[in-house]
Amino acid sequence: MSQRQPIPRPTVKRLSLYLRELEVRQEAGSSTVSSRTLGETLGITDAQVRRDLGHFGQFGQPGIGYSVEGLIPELKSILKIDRGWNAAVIGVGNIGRALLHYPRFGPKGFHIVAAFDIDDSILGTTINGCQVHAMDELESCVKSQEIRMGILSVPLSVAQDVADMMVTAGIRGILNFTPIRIDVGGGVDVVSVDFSRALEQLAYQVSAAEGRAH
Amino acid sequence: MSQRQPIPRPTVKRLSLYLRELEVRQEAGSSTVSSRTLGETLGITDAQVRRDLGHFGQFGQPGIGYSVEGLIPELKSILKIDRGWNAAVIGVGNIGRALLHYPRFGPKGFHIVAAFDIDDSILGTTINGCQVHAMDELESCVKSQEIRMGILSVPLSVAQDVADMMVTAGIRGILNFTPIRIDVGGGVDVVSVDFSRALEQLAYQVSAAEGRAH
DNA sequence: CGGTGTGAAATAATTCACAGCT
DNA sequence: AGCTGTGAATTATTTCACACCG
Repeated sequence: MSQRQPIPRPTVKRLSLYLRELEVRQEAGSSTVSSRTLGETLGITDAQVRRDLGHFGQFGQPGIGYSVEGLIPELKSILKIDRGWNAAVIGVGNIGRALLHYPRFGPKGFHIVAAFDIDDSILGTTINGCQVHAMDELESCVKSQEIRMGILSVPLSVAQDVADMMVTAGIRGILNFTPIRIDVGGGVDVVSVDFSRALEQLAYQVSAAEGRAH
Repeated sequence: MSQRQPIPRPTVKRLSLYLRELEVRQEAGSSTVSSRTLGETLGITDAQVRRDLGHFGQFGQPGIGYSVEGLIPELKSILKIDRGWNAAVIGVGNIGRALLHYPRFGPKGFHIVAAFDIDDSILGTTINGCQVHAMDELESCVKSQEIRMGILSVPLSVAQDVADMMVTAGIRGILNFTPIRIDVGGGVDVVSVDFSRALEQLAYQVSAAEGRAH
């Protein structure tokens, strides 16, 4: 059930890549896939694919490959998305609103069940079927709606304060859209998405590529 | 000027972290910072900070640390964000619109100068000072406005086709908000931001943390 | 002192390569 | 033949630890 060895961080990141590609192939009617073909579409070597999966068990058949039908639930189970996760959006600005409409959370088992903001003019309204609450309802909503994840999309200036409230309210994981490192106590996890950093990486890569091409 | 050795990918990712933190400290009035204090706020060891910077030159003063004033332009130069970059948003849906309003691109030197979509009802309108063009104007706009980066925020089903158009139009880097791997020829770079993958990472981490806590 | 820069050592992650299964 | 699973080798990245500087 549980893995014997520590799992390399990069492996976990690739697992969701594999899952998505498997779902595409299932849609397309494939019943099996080899580490080679799976890796090829993803830009990953076959050995890497086998090693990644090998950390969690033996899912393949020599001579055949992996069963698409069979591997999908295994990966969902490994990533712990074989059951649903309730989430809340905290901060209903441009990004928060876009995330409330994002169509790919639901099919993955992520359900945004509540939104929070301090702006009186939107309190009580409903966005894409999701009610906007005042911040002081956070803790009670987290409890009553079994919210375990919070999506932090507030202005930078209040990010840490709001994160503290989320931790106090009992949220277990924070998806941070703010460009600062959020400080949380042990037992709470943070994953960050930073648009400016992504563009900075791109600027570096583009310049490097141009340099390489004389 | 240019580095002697290949730069580790993780190093480049941390560089933008350092830059942001330095800007915070500059704002706060610090004139110098040590690798230890810089790393501490970022969750990075002091040796790592020194090694990362050491790839590009010698910027510190023994006994003192690094000059905040001095290191900021060095990092901007390394990341190639010491001059501006013009970018376009392709796909003005919920995410595209949020990015058009994102306030942190401008101060970093990223200027969104045009938007593109196929929806007649928004063509010709202006969003946050940025005009929405038809797709067939992409190539001419890229040339006339010197657009080097494209932000891809279209529906999944047309992502690869639109990416092809971007490459043809002469765009050099793509920031991909689509959940698939975009195939581009050599000379064009892609950096991806995938919200569902980020939530999947978070689900895994939260579950692992809960497991660890019995 | 306090702090950098950097060889050398340690650790982490990837790739090789092949035995063994279908 | 085609393909997995995995030790062993390789390569990449991080950390140690210390000479040297202000």
